[in-house]
Amino acid sequence: MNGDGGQTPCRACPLRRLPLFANATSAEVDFIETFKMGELHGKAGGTIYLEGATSPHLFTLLSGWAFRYKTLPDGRRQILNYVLPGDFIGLQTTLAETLDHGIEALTDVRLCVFSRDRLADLFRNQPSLALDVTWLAARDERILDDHLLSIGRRRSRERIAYLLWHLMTRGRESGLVDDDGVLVLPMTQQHLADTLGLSLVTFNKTLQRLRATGIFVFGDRRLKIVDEAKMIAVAAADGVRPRSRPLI
Amino acid sequence: MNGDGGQTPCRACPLRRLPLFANATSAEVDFIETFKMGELHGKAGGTIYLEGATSPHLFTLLSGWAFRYKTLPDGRRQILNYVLPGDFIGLQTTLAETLDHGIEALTDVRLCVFSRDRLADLFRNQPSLALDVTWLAARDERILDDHLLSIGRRRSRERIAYLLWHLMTRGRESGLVDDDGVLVLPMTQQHLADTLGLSLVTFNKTLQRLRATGIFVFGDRRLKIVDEAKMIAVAAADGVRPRSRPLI
DNA sequence: CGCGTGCTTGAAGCGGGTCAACAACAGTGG
DNA sequence: CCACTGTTGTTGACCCGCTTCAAGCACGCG
Repeated sequence: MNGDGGQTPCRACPLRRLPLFANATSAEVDFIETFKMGELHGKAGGTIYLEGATSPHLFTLLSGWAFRYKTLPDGRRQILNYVLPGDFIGLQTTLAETLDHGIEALTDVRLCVFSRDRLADLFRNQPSLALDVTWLAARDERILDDHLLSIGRRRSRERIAYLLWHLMTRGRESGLVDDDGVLVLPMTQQHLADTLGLSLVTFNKTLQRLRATGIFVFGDRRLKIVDEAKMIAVAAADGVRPRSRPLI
Repeated sequence: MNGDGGQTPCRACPLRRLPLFANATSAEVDFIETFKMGELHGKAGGTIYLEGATSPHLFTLLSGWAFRYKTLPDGRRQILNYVLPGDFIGLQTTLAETLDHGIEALTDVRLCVFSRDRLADLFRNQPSLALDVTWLAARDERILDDHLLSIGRRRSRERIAYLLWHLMTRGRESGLVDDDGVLVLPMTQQHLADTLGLSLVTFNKTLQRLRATGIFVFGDRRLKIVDEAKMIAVAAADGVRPRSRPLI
C-alpha cells in the first residue's frame, strides 16, 4: 500500500454530498479533518489488515470495494461483510488486542487514515461524533445479524437473492448505482459463494436457475434488479430500507 | 415483565466483583447509578424485546440467560447470540428506529434498565464510559464474526464443539461455572440447533457421536469440558481467551 | 500463441433435512 | 394416586440439497 498526505479535505469529501449521509456541523467536520492522518491507496487484491496482525489505524473507505473475512486453519474462508465507500473499519480491531479477521481490497481503494490513539480524544471532545462511531458499529452488527439469518436459515436461492438485493441497497447508499440501475460488482462468484457459505458450484448453478426467472440481470459483473418486489419475496426478506447515517 | 426500583446499587453490583470486569472509577460508577432507571424482572420464556417493535430502553443483564434471534416470514428461526450476565443489550435497537430482532429470556432474568434518552448524556459527560459502550458493541461484533464463520464454514461436529466451548468460555466470564467446571445451560437442543443453523435431529445425532469421544460431558443441561485442548481442536478453533472488559 | 483466471455444466456421493415413532419426565387435574 | 398431556430427548428410514470431482469454455494478457 501507498500512503501520502490527505489530498481530500474532509469539508470537500465527495461522500458527504450523498443524500444518505447525515449532515455534520462545520465544527465536527473540522475535528474530523484534524483526526485524519492522511490517505492510503491500496491495490486490488491487496491486504488492508492481515488476519492475526495488529494495526494501529482506523479507516474510512473513500472509494473502491473491500471485504472482511475469517479463515479456518485448513483454509476454508468465510467472507463476513463487504466494505463500501463511507464505511468505517477497524473499530473491532482497535478495541481488541489482536485482529481476528482480515480485510482485503477487491478493487483499487482509497482510504482515509485515522489515528487509533486519537480515538479517545474524539470521545472526549466530540461526543456527538462518538455517538456516530457507535452508531456505525451498531449498523455493522445489524448487517451481520441479517447475514447470520441468511446463512443459518435460508436455502441457496434465497441466500443469493438476499445477498444481491443487499449489495444493491448498499451500492445505492454509496452512490455506486448508475442511472440505469446498474451496479458493478467487483467480486468473483467464488467471493460470493464464500460470503454465503456455499460451494462455488452450487452458487453458480443456483444463480443460473435464478437468472431464468428474469427478476434480475447479473452477468459480466453487472447487476440490475428488474423487479425489486419479487426479489425481496424470493429472498424471504422484509425489505426494510436504510435511513440517514453518519460519516466519519 | 415486572419493574420496580433499583434494589441493587451499582457500587454493590455483584458482577463488578468478577475478575474479568475492568475497574471503573468511583465517579463512573456514580454516573452509572444515575443512568440506571431501575430493575426489571422477567420470567423464563418471556419476551424482552419483540421483533419489529420499538423499545426506549437499554439493559444490562444482571442475572439469568436470554437470547437474541431473528425469524423468517415462514417461521424459521435463527438464534443470533446469547445474553449472559454483564452483557449490555439494546444498542442496535436504540440507534435504529425499528427493532429487527427479538430478545427472549431463557430463565428468569433480572435486568438493569437504562434510559435511552440519557445515552447522549453519557456520551457528553462520560467519554470513558462511552468508549466502554462502544467496546461492548465491538465485542458483540467479534462474537457474531466467529458465529458466522461457524455456520458458514464449519461442519456440524465442529459447530457443536465450537458453540459448547464458546458458551463455556462466556459462562466462565460471567461467573456461572462452578468449582467442578460444570456450567448449567438453560437452553434446549432446539435452541442450540437454531443457533447453529442445524435441524434438531442432526444436532442430536451429531451430539451423540461427539459425546462418545469423551472430550466433554453434556447431559441434563449440565456441561463440563474434560479436555479443552481437544475440544478446541475438534472445533477447528484457535482458542483465544477473552481479556478484561467493561461493565455498564 | 499459450497460459491463467473465472465461469459453466455434468455426474456421483454424502451430510444434513424431513418424517415418524417412541421414551423419559414433569405438571395437571380427576 | 394415577391417567392424561405437553415438552424434551433419542433413534431409525428415507430423501434431497449441496459438495466434490472433473472437464470444457471464454476471455484477457504477456
